[in-house]
Amino acid sequence: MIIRIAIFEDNKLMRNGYEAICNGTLGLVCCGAFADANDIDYKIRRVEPEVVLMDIEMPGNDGITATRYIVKHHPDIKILIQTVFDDDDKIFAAICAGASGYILKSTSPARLVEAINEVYLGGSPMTPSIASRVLKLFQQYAPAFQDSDEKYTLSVREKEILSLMVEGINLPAIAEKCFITYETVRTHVKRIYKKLHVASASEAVVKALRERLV
Amino acid sequence: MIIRIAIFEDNKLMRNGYEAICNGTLGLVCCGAFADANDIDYKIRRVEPEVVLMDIEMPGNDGITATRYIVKHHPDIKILIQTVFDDDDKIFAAICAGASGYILKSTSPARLVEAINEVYLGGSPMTPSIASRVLKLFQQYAPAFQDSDEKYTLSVREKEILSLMVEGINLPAIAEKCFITYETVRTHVKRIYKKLHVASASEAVVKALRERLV
DNA sequence: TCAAGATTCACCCAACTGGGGTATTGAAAG
DNA sequence: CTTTCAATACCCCAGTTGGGTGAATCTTGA
Repeated sequence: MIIRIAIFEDNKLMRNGYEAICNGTLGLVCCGAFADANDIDYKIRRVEPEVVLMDIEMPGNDGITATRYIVKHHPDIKILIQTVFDDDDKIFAAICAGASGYILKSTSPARLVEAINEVYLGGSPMTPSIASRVLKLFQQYAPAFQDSDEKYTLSVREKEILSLMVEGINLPAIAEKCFITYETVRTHVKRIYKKLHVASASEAVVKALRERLV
Repeated sequence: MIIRIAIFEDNKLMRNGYEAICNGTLGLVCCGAFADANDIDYKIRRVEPEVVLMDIEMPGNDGITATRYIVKHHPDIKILIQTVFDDDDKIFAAICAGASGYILKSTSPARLVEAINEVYLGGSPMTPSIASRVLKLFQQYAPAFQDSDEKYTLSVREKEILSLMVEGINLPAIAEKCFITYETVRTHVKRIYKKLHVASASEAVVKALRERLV
C-alpha cells in the first residue's frame, strides 16, 4: 500500500525537499506539490491525496483555511500541519480546523516520514513542544475535574437522566425514554438538584457540562 | 546532568523492568520504585525525583489522584503517565490533573527513554493514538473558532440575556438585572429560541456553551 | 422617506417545573 | 436480620415556562 501525499509549501527549496523525501521513501509517493492553497478544491480533486502536508504560513489562502476546507469536504484526508512557529493561536486554530498532526519544520526527515505514516494510521504525531502547548491549552479550556475529588455522587439512574436533560429532552419525554413514570423522573430530578446544589434544569445542565458529569 | 526518576507501578515485573531501563541508560537514574501511591508525599520527599513515571491503574491511591497531588505540591516535578488503556475519561482526567506526558505501556524502551528526556525538557511526549484522542477531546471542548461563520445572529441584548440564562438565573431575576419587565425578557427569550432552533432553556444554554455563543 | 430590525411591553392559555410531602420495593451492607 | 439506599410512584400547589398574538418606540440603512 502506497500513501499518496500532497504538499502545500510556498518555499520552493523546502517543497522540493519534501517531495524528494516522499518519493525517496518506500510506501510514500508525492502526488502533488503546490506553492499555495488557492483553488484548493481543484487541486485536491486532481491529485487525490490520502495525506496532506500543509504549511501554515503561505501567501494567499492560508493553511488554516485550507485545512478547514479539506476537513469539511474531504473528511477522509489526514492533514499534517507544518510550521516554523509554535505560538498558541496558530496551534489552537489548526487543531480546531481539524488537523490530525502538528510538527515543526525543524523535524528530521526520518521523523517526518514517521509522522506521515502515523497520521495515515489515524494517530496524531506532534512535536513534544507542540504537544506541551496543546496540553496547556487544554487545561486552560477544560478546567473541570481540576481538583474535584468526586464531589457529586450521582447514582447511575441519576446520571442517565441528567445526560438526557443535557440533550434538551423534557421530563415527560425522559419518562417515556426510560420506561418509568413522569413522577419518578421528577423524583430523580429533584434529588439531582439537591446533590448538585442547583435549582433549575439550566443550572444542572451547565454544571453537568462544565464539570463533565455526563 | 542526571535525571532522577521515581517509578510508581504495581506490577513487580514491569517495575523492575523500568528500573533496569532507567539505570541502564546514561543520564538517567531510578531514585525510587514503588508499588503504590499511598503515602505519596513521604515517598516524593524521600527520593526527590525530577520525573515521575506514573501508572494509572494501581490498587489504593490511584495514579490520577497522586498526579494531582504531586502537581499541586511539587509543581517542578514532571509526570509521565503510563497506562495500558487509552479511554477518553482517563486521558482527560490525567491531563486535567496536570500530567506532562501520556504514553501507552506498549511503548518501546527506547521510546520510553526518549519520552523521559522530553518531559524533563518541558515537552509533552504522547503516543500518537493518545495524541489523537487529546485532539478530539480538544475539538469537542473548544469548539470556538470552529467555523466562525456567524451562524446565529443574536442581537446584543439577546446575547446578554442568553449569558444570564447560562448562569442559571431565571427570567424574573433577569428582568430585574436588566431593568426591563419580565414580559420583555420573555419576548427576547422566545426570539432567542427561534434563532437557535431550540425549545427550552436547557437546550439554549447547552447550545450557547457548546458553540461558544456567550 | 420608508423598510427592516432591535427593543420594549402586554395578555392569554396550556403545559411544565420546583418544592414539599409520603410510600413501596428490592438489593446491598452491616 | 435490620438498616440503608437506589429506584419506583403518587399527591398537592404555586410559580415558571413555551407559544401565540398584537403593538409601540427607536435606530439604521437603503
